[in-house]
Amino acid sequence: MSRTYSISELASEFDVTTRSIRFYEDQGLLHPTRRGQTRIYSSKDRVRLKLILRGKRLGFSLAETKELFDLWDETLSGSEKQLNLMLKTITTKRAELEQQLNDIAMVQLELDSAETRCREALTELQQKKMTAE
Amino acid sequence: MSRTYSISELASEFDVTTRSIRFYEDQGLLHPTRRGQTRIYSSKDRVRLKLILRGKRLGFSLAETKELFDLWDETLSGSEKQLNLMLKTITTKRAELEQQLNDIAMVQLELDSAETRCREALTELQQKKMTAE
DNA sequence: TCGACACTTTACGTTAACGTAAACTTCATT
DNA sequence: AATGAAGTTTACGTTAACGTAAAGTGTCGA
Repeated sequence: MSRTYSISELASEFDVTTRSIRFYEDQGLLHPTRRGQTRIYSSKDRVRLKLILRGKRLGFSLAETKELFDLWDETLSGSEKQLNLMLKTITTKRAELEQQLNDIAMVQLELDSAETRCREALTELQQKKMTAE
Repeated sequence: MSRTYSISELASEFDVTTRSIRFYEDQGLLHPTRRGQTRIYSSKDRVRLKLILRGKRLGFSLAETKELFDLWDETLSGSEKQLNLMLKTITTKRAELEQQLNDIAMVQLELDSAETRCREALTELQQKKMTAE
């Protein structure tokens, strides 16, 4: 029996509100067990939450992430059709990630040239200061 | 004089609606010139639109992108304070991109293992088919 | 000159992802 | 027994990023 977590433990660990965590459950992304009314989160739930937040940082909607979760769950007991659908989805997601890698590379280049430009402007200002004295 | 673009040209090139492009203008991200009422977009406007969409794919809000644009514009005639603020912002954005690179790498690993798992399940199904015949 | 088509403004509607307030219940301490 | 901390449900509010409908303008080819 691996350890469990309370809602506020997870909330503070990942720096989200308890409201958000409950909302994710409401949307079918998490399924914690209960002791009475109180939610109890397993290590698997924790991993799922981590995946949700990672997806968010990459601009995935909750619905998209849910789709992936559902597909994955179905895959465990999957028919051939399910499995092939999963493979197709994986390919699609991979393409999206490639696109994002490209985007990031471009933005990094832009940041580089922006920084250079800034530094040049700064040294130019320093020059003016010097001549003014 | 480099070439100009109509709103629908840009819309179809980047696969967005004209509504979106006008909305970006409304939010202060684009400033096309006019010929009468009609908007005329320059190459610079086109680049800006490209940057907006790239930002979106990376999960930037329009407000964030606008901040960057504004900072950049101010930088051109920038005081020392402005320039240092710009450099700080650049550093922050760089950190965000690093985080996203990490996220993407993690997700790629997960996709890899997911694919492996799928393929294993598929060959297993094939085995069953064979023995059933 | 007459459509037809691309463009325009105005303005209300919509969806996602929560925030926030209200009004409880449980449980551990004092 | 009472207080306080952490949890719960219910439900209405909010913001971002457009969608969409309505009604008008401009201009070009037949």
